[in-house]
Amino acid sequence: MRRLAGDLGVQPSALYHHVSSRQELLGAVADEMLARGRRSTEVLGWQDELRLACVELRDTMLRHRDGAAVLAAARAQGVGGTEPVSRMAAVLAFNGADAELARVGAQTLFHFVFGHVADRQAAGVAGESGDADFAVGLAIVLRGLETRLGPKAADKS
Amino acid sequence: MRRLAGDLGVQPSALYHHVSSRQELLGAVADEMLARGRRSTEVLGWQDELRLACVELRDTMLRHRDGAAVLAAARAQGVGGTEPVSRMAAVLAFNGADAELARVGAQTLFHFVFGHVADRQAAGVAGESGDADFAVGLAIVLRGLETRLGPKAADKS
DNA sequence: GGGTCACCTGAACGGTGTTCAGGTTAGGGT
DNA sequence: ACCCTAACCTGAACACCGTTCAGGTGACCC
Repeated sequence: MRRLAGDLGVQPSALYHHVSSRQELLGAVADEMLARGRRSTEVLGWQDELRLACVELRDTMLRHRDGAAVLAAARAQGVGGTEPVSRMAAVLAFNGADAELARVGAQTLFHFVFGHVADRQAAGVAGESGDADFAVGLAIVLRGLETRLGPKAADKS
Repeated sequence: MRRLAGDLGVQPSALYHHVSSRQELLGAVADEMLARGRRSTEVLGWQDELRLACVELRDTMLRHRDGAAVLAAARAQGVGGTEPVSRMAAVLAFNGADAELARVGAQTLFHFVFGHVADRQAAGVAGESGDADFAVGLAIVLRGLETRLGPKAADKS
């Protein structure tokens, strides 16, 4: 807060005229992060579509300091950051998952991505170390989801 | 720190004679949490064994305030909390996974569990709401792992 | 011209982790 | 018996943090 105010050439208390709390601000920041990280939504097989969404989410988190914590906190408190999960749930629902599986599946993917990036960022290492692990882990989860969607959906991929 | 010192009937600065920083303390706290949460290690099929490890880890995290954050931070900074992941990796390695799959698979499970609990605890809700989602998500990841272990291991379960 | 509203200041409050110089006390070596 | 070392602790301070609040300033509208 104090640093942001300083960068804006303003007293810290002035911020509270535009935002009611730090959390609300971070919620807006989370939405902005997601908006800037959004790429084209091509229509692919559901697996590739989910994989793309997760990679995009991971990159968005990695691009900003403490990105994972910011996004997850905003989402958990319902102050923003819900878009990627609901999008993944939509993809699942569109490909033969019932409502609950879509919800839980999307949540599971988010939890994996968040856990992965949070781990990386907490360790303080930058760079692309761990990208391969991410791909493998993601493939594992997607594979698990595959067995939950009827063989009809599996054929479509 | 101040609160802990108060509970001990001591000045906050006295703590730094036993611990070099708050982070180191939290690392020790993480190890203590894990030690207290450890249950009997029965030998089951690898899936049940991993499931048990994950449920145990989840319960340990849930049992303490900010348990997920404490454990993950300690682990990420190499100051404790490594035991569950290495145990899961060992289970995987013992059941036909090569070294890398064991490592990444265990990490993936941890990231899922951590993401799940962190999400729950950040939302501030207590109770057992979300246990079903956890079970489903965990089953998805385990299913994904199953396809990566040769059919030989799949038969053993 | 007066009133309202958006915007900002400046000071303060209560909180945090951490440092540091100095004091006390117990135990071991000579 | 003496000193010395080491463990342990105090008390004060430092530099930060998010947040509140009374008050000031300017523009815009009736």
